[in-house]
Amino acid sequence: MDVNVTLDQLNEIQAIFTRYLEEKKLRKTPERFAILEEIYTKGGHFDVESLYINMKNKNYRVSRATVYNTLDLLVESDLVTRHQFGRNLSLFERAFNRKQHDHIICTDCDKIIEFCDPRIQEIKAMVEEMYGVEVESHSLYFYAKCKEDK
Amino acid sequence: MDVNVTLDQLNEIQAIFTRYLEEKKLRKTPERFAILEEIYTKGGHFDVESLYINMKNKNYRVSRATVYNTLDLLVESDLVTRHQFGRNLSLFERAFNRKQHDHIICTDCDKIIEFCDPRIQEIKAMVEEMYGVEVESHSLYFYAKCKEDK
DNA sequence: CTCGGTGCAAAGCTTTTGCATCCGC
DNA sequence: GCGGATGCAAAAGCTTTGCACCGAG
Repeated sequence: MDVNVTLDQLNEIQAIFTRYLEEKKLRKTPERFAILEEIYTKGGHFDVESLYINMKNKNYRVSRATVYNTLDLLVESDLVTRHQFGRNLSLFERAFNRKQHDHIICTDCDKIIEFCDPRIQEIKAMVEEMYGVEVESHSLYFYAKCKEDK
Repeated sequence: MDVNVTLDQLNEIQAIFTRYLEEKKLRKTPERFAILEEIYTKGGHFDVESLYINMKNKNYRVSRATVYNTLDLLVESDLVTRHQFGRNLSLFERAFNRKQHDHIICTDCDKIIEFCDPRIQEIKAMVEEMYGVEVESHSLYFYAKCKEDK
């Protein structure tokens, strides 16, 4: 699930981002691609600060502003997903080649479990029909205690 | 749904809060009950700042710190629900006597629609069984465009 | 009388913004 | 070379904390 991407996949992902930037007439700066690569060469959920620190530790010259800006672009281009797990903290995760899933968050240890359930799509369809809206995305979190917490 | 509470209901709610405070050996201060009453005499979703401003406008002497502190207690005692609709902003709503519901948020006009669907309980049950966890709460939001937006 | 709760202001944290500089195109 | 993008630092916005005072028990 958090398996590292292959070189081929990384190329594909970079191509998608390149296409997105060209469509939007945005510049293909080295920072943008460095951030994309940093995200895709390590898995899991991460916040802006740790991504920023990671890149700083590799002596990469980036600013927080650029990290925030680039994350917005990556979310826009569907390469990264943004989550609002807690108050005042956005967490992100890779979105390419990942099937739709939702999250269980342990309220004791903050561990995150991913799960899938087709019924969420049924609920979405019901909502669209019943309220005449067009659903763009959803977020579903279960806050739980994971008993086998060790 | 956002109908005002009756006096009887308000009494009942205050009694619940009183019981909660006594159980936890907390003091029954006038500020805490004033905040509770303010919340229950007006409906809908609200943020901390507007609640604070409302009370200030009524010449009630409260501080933001007390509002935050009291909201924590009210959430703890299940009289108020906290939502994380957007980044960096908690919204709250009354929880007493309201049946479980989730939310559709219009990404154009920020309008909030409430809906119920029993399938969310089925998903919850599945999650508990499949992952051996004990779900305490959940949050489900659909981000959508409400076409009949006028 | 005690000490938990309050108001106020300062501090904290994440995120955004302003501005001079840099560099993709 | 132009104008978008960047780095840096300052500012903004929500929330928490520190501290002296107040008042519930």
